[in-house]
Amino acid sequence: MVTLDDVAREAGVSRTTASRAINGKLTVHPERSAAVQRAAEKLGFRPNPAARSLARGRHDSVALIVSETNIEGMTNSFFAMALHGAIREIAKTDQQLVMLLRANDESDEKFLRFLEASHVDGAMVILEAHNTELPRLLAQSDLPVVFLGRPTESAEAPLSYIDSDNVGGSVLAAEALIAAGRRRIGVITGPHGMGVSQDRLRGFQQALDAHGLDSSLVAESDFQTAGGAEAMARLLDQYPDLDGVFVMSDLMAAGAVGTLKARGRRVPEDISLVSFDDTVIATTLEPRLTTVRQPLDELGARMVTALAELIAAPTAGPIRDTLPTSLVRRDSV
Amino acid sequence: MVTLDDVAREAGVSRTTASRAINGKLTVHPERSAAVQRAAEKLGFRPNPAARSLARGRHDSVALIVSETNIEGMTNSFFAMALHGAIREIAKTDQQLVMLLRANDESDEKFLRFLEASHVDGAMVILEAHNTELPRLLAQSDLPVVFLGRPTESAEAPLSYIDSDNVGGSVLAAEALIAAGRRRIGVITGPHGMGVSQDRLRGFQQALDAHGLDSSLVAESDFQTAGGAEAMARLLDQYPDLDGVFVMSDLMAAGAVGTLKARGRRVPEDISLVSFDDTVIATTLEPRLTTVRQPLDELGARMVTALAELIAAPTAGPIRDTLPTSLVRRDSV
DNA sequence: TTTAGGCGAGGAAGCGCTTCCTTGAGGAAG
DNA sequence: CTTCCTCAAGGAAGCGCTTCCTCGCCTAAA
Repeated sequence: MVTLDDVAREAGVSRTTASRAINGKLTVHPERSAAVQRAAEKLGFRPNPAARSLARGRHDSVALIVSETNIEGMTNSFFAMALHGAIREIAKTDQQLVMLLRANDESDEKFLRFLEASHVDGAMVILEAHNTELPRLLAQSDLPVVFLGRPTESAEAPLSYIDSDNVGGSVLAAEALIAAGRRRIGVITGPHGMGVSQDRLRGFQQALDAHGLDSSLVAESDFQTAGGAEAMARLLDQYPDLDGVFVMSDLMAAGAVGTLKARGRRVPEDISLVSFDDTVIATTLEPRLTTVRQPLDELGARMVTALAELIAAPTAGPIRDTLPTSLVRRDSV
Repeated sequence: MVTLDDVAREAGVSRTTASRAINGKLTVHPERSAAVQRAAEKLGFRPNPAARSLARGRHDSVALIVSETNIEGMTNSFFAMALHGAIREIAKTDQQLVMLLRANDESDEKFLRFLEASHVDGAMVILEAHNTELPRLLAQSDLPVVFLGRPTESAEAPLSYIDSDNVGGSVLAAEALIAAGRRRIGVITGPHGMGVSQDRLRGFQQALDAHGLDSSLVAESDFQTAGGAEAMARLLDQYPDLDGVFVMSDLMAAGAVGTLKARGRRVPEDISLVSFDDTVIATTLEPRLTTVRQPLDELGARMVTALAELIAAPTAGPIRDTLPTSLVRRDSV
């Protein structure tokens, strides 16, 4: 293990100077600085993060909080893709990304304590279904936190989040349906309590209203396949003349398509369908789904940079960013 | 920030004693130990991991290496599920899991240096397609490393890995096909170079041979949907009398089912299909896939414990564990 | 009663780094 | 020529913890 002292000795300077040179401080003579760099390179020196953290009182590491219920859901690839973006972004910095589990049976205070004990500079949460109590919980902490996905408004605290443009994406979806000549368009939503559901419904209704269409054909569901199948059946029962449907997740769309087929409705001949997410399922299903793509990778990356900003300027107020979604046209419209 | 000194003062003992009590050392009087525990609890004391790491010369953190090419593949949910198991297991210890990116354009030496600079006690790699050079690379390091998935044998170094029972699972798959009365059974493999492909092919052929069936109807593919579709076509062209097929991933199965339908072969009436993985796709496809389930969650967890063992006893030789797979019966046989 | 031994507890050093504070040298101003 | 200031560099303290070493006490053996 090569330490800063070794480097200093090799370069013929004091440890102080070596430290300054390594950290790019400007109070060191260029020539010596170069010598230190050379020595460090030669010896393969890498600062010990623990020592650094201890001395600086900072940690240079951020947490990604994984809720136990959460990841058990089937939206895993959603999670993985966002994670990928985050990892890629964090690799550009000299920070570390540590994964933290929020166990189901853990009390709020205990988790908060645990989080603070983890000695990270900030935390990130990828919001998925069932994850709704976490924002409220983390708002109590004074640790900088960024969410991926808009938490449902709790006026209590100004939370920071990065989200995809769910409203815009839903407008896109609705307009694709309308452009295909559909006039009786229903929607299968996620839980009304979730921010995503609300935003997507808003966009959908906005677009339909703008075209003078009835935007009240809605069925609430749970983002899962079985739920989608069931909601589709409800919708069909209630509005037999349905000729288009916007489904708020690929997973639910898989269920919906099943119901549609079972009822003898052809997609897209008899009824058009647009879903949301653009996961693998969209391409393995038959027909392949026209779906709204979320820039998961970029969302993950932006989450990291936003957190960095938050850490740098904790008082600067919440960061709220929305990244554009896009429509991927396949065969279901 | 409450430190050990605070706790010591509160408990009326020296810092040394407090440290011993906290760490459960036995050379401290039970009564005092209790006092320390109480003080720590009262003050909400949490040892600073950086200080601890510095003093102990250990790091109490392990890395999960994510290869850039790797996670871009579509097997994301595979990754996420294993990750989940790992996180859950690591949460039981006082270690931290840090995510490390192996960038595509990064040279081997540079990555190795980076890895060592990360000051982790060990590393884990979830092996997926395209990931074949990483084992070779990490074998050069003297850092304890555990793979999820058997790396292709390179006699150079004795690598540790955890794997699911690919051979056994494939036997299960083949036998299900045979039990359904199929006699002309083909197989769509992953790249022959990969350990998984080899193991699964072995199990498959073993089972067929045992029943005196022709086990030479094999088509190599790439674990992806498009590849599966194409391989299925090849197989059908070559062996028109095919009545069963074992496909080594759900993703490829999606493609294969598409080809089968396009050629007017009904599943499972005309041809039975068993795949591997049991991902979401298996349930969203039509028909729902009979598939071999891997205990991804447990694999991830076991990977963590194996690494811990390796760190504790670096000289004890490689750890190689195989966890049982099971057949999930659905509608494609 | 003396001595050896064990045990619980504390002092102090030290892990590798950053940074405050001090010092010395050189140049500008008086 | 002296004084003041600036700048580069080093000494040393200290981040919070562990652990080696030492010390005092009590019990057991002689």
